Amino acid sequence: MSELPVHAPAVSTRATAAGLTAQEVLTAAGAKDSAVARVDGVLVDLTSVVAQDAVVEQVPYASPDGLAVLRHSAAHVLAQAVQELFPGTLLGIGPPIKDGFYYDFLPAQPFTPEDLSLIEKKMSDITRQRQRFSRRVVSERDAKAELGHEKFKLELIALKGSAPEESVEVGGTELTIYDNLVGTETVWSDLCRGPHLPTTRDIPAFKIMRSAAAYWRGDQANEQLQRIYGTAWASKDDLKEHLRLIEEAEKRDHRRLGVELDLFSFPDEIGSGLVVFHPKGGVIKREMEDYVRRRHLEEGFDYVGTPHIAKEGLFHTSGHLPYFADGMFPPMVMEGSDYYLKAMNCPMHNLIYRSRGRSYRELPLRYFEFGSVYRNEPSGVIHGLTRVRGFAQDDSHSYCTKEQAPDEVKHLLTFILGLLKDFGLDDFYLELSTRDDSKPDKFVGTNEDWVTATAVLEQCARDTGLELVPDPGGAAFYGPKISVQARDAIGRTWQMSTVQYDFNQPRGFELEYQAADGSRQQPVMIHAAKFGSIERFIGVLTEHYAGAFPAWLSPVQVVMIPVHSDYDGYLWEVAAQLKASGVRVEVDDSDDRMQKKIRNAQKLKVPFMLIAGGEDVEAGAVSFRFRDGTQDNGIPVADAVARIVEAVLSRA
RNA sequence: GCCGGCUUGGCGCAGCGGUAGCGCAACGCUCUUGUAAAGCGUAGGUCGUCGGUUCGAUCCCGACAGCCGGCUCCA
Repeated sequence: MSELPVHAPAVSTRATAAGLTAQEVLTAAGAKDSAVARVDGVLVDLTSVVAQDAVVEQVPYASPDGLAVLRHSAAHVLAQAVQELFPGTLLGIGPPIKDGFYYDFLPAQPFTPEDLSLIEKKMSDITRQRQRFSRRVVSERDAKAELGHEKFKLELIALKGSAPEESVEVGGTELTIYDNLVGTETVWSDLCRGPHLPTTRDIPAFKIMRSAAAYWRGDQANEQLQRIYGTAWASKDDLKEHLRLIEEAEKRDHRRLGVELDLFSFPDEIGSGLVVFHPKGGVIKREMEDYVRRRHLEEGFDYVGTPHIAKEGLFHTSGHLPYFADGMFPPMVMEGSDYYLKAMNCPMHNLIYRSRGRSYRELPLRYFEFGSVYRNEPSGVIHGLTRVRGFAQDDSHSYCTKEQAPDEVKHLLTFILGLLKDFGLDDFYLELSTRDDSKPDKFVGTNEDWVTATAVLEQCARDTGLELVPDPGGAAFYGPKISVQARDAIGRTWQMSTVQYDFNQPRGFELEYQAADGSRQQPVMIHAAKFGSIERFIGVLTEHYAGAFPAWLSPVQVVMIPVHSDYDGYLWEVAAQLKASGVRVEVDDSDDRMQKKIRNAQKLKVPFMLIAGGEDVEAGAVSFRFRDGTQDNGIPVADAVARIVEAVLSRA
């Protein structure tokens, strides 16, 4: 979003003599505002000496590389501030990230909010001192000696060369340490690849955001460190704009809007991660479901229904219990059997398939339902509607021959993308989740089947023309998957739909069809959730629209407001006409004054307010006020009704 | 699940070792004339739950539950 402002093209020039610094070369070429330089394609400090004839490019602060460097430099200042305030605190890593940076620490005590204010102040002190970042190449041996007390840094040095991913600390062919100099005195040092800004004073704008815990090197089995997040920008204005965007995002948080618009809640008495939809949220849910069900029928799916629980054996047959038991609610015992709440619908659909013999003529056979599933999500991951313990998937399973599989996957992808567009989402990319070959115990099936299935999905994904991002190791235990990631109105991405290619469950359930030659063959099944989960989708839509749903989804489509209570009766008559056309309309005949009624309807983000006073009554008209505050006055009632009905039908 | 923070009427917030206030919403009355807040009054809380410390706990301590921010995980 704000990461890529329009700027003059970066200056690119050549070093005309030996012994010049990148800064000197760029200044001679008239380039100001450089965070670092790119010399022959490599980012280096402005203070580094460049070879004669080297190509030296300016890297502006506001460029992606420039931002990464200034954020990384800010991370260094953070680490320095922490170690000065809390001596003995060990350092983890401190990379730049989207919008900012973080640094991981192992302090004696976790940081308090007061600590964070102190740290931010200390950082300001350090930046004011204009400390110079000075690069020094060290041998591995010297680095180990110098950093002997920093056990995490030692681990990074040991990983150098063996780690597949390069980090901001080590990488490339040599180890470097950056010293912070005041005059000629070194006041602080850190193992770092660089490059950095020339001085701490060159960090244009930063702010400490929050602290949180994080596992060392992202592994739950490792020690937990304290991470401090900050944000940093190329100018104070950029920082202000970033903070404003955060505020905007908070305003459209679906958890907040859920309360304000009376859509849903999460009663403690029911349990964590279990939602109840209130009548207004129920309208949105019903409209969505009705539309999605209709579209499935149009696309050749059969609507089916299955229970919420099943005996243990079913989930053994499907293979879920061995691989997914931790993700399921614990069983309940009845009449000597263990019953599980289902965490997925496929096993039950398989039983419908298996209920009688199947012919190749029936394939592809497509079952669809809003299947309620329950998953034992760890308490710490539950989040509003986007991560719950009980939810409905708009789940389908397509049974087809191997030969039909590519076409069926394509069919599903086309269907899904069209459906998401119908709900106002139109910016997507795809993710291809594949098997992790180093963890064979987490996946079932032969290598050959995995290769085939993955190839089919990859080809279909490429055929959409959308960006395709690999997700190694992200596959389900029974097969690879494509997931559709949608970007919302303010650029955040959400995982929505999934399409999974499954050759394992048909084997486990011994699913068969009789082929044209009379032989019995095994079908493959394609799992597909279009919205992923109804609950998550409602949460995402709420944020996408900031609660201002399009008219067809709005819980209340029209609020009628009399200028004076004398006109209540007239509005009730108009409302009756709207109701007769299927419009969800309310008449505000409360004791509030007109202005207050407008305010109330505006806060509820009702798409149409219809206001009427003496002038309208005389003319047989009503006056529109729209959500954006604009008006359209004196519209004949029949026209007004037609306009509203048209807006709803067009799903605008 | 892990780390930290938080939990006071429906919602948003004060308060703080001597058993609680404000605004909005609700309810009642008086109002109502053209596009974002009329006035007055009334009612509503065993301060998340359980235990401990104390003469006395909403306040201090502990456990549990829930929520929030992250990590890990995921539709």
